[in-house]
Amino acid sequence: MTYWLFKSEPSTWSWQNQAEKGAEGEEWDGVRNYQARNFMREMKLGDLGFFYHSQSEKAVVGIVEVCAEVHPDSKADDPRWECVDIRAVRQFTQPVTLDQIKADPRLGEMVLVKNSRLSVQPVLPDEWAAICEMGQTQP
DNA sequence: GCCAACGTTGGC
DNA sequence: GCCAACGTTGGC
Repeated sequence: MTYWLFKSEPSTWSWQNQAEKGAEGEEWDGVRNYQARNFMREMKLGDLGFFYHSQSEKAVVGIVEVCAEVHPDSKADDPRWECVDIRAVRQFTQPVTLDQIKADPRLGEMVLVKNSRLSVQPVLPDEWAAICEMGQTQP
């Protein structure tokens, strides 16, 4: 099992939107970056990920699960862009903010901190556990 | 709203 | 294959 982080601007696609899709989930479309796409190619059914709100909120707000492995992005004209489907699993009791993450020495090496622009990224098991704990959410 | 960081594109 | 120009993202 690998852990991931999916970043979204809440004004474009929020946790609320994601949760409304229910168990069926939704395509994580719109990624136009090779690094991010390559991570999606590595994802397996059942992998878990954090759902992060960028921009004004800047916080991890929930946990999602990969419910379809990589396939062409239906919204792209160019066949090189692919994506997975994800579904909402549970919302954090307490969102974990970027400030909190930056302040925690265990999380200083997170891609979220080191490369803030990458929209799909891997999360280490220790980082996963720490953030779940901070969010008072079961891993 | 600005700007730094980064990725992509295209001319040479 | 290099690099300048440009576009985009996201934190502040």
